[in-house]
Amino acid sequence: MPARVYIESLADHVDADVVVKGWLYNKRSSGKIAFLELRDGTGRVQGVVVRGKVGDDVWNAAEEIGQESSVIVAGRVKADERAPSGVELTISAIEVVQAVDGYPITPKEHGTEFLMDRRHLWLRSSQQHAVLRVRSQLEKICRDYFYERGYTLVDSPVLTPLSVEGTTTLFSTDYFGRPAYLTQSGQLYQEAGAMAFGKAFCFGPTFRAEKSKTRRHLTEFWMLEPEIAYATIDDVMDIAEDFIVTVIQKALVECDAELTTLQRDRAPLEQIAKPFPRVHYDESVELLQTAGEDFEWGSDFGAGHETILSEHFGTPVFINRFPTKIKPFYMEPDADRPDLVLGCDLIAPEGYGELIGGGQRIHDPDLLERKLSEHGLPTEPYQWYMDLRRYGTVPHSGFGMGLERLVAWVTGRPHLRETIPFPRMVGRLEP
RNA sequence: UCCUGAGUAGCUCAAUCGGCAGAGCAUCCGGCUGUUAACCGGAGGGUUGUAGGUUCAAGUCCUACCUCAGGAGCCA
Repeated sequence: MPARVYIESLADHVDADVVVKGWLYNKRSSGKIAFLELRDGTGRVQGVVVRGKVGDDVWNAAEEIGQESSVIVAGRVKADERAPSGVELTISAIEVVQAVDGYPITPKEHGTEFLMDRRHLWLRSSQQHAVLRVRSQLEKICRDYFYERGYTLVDSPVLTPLSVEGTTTLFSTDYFGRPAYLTQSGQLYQEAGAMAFGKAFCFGPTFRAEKSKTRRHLTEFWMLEPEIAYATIDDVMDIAEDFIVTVIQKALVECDAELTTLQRDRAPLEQIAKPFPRVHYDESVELLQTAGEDFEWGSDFGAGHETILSEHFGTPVFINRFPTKIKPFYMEPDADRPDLVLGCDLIAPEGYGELIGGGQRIHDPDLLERKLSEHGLPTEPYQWYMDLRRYGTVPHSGFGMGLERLVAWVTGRPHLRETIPFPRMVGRLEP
């Protein structure tokens, strides 16, 4: 019995007899020759079955199995210039693990709802497979970036008794008779992490019960949130900038095959370089008004405004120092401008929207207490958070990055729903 | 929550002014030794989203509802 080889490594086994374990991706056949396109999760290879050179049982098996039948095939690896991967497999034996008839996702086109209802099968299709491989690589690259720089991973809880940004967009649940919420952000807990470890980060799912029906929103999405003690808003923009440049450069190398499958134009990604423009909120308002937008000082940006700003610069761009009233309670006021806070957003190019939101947090206990009451928040559930200011408070800053928006940008996908294995959206909880 | 659009064969879509509901793919049968979403011939496959209404006649027009998609708001 020859050794089992993964399809991605077949090129290292030319002229050897091997076994491939996988599934039938597609099939083409004529009277005396059949082409079985096989996949095993690591790649695809064309298997060739020639009538008369194999037993009738092998030929009949090749003729009868349908798309996504599970098969174990034995054969010899042949170099062939006609094959996209450079090799194909001359099949000598086929063990049908399960013969499948009527696989729903055919090689022709399908609608969004049909495919999303069958997301558990759609993952096998080459484009979806490539997007999720990129997601997997990006998660590793992101984690490695912070591990390599001395950060400690401090997992934030998913179930919490308090809200970070208002209760209207929280999913609530019952916790042994008490109300509890699915977290909107791990940030508050990361501030505890920063005080304990100096540099901390978390990377996990977060939830927003927003009824957003757009291509840029999910109700469950993954967020990467570093938090750094003694860092200012300018430090955090330095870190976010270096992080994004490093991630994109690594992704271009490590996701090369996937980006080819996805036909992603690499040029806009290859151009990403330091420094990113840092635009004061006041300046961004002027830019929008010059562009003819009806935009008043003090408003928050809509999707259209972000697109105008990102197209104006053609690179990732930081907008910093926002009006106090449009930002959460924990943001540090600008010492020079009491109507502003030290927050910053990074807007991605190519219309992918806000990729990062961050800034400097309030470290003064009295100020924080005052802000809590100004926002109408109860102080009791925040006592542990207040403790961080009572016992050794220091200036600190951090940011949050939406993983799915990063994946969408890198892969060039228009919709976030394809960037996560099983998307959760308004009106979709299955599969 | 609001605005716009779409629901016809398993899937993707046609159907002119309101006048016999059709094609490609998939499935089944047959053919083909180099195919790359293979190709060629044949067959089966329909309560046109749901409920009403107008009409000699409704996929098509009217009303309500349901579902999906795109966008707005909000955000990462």
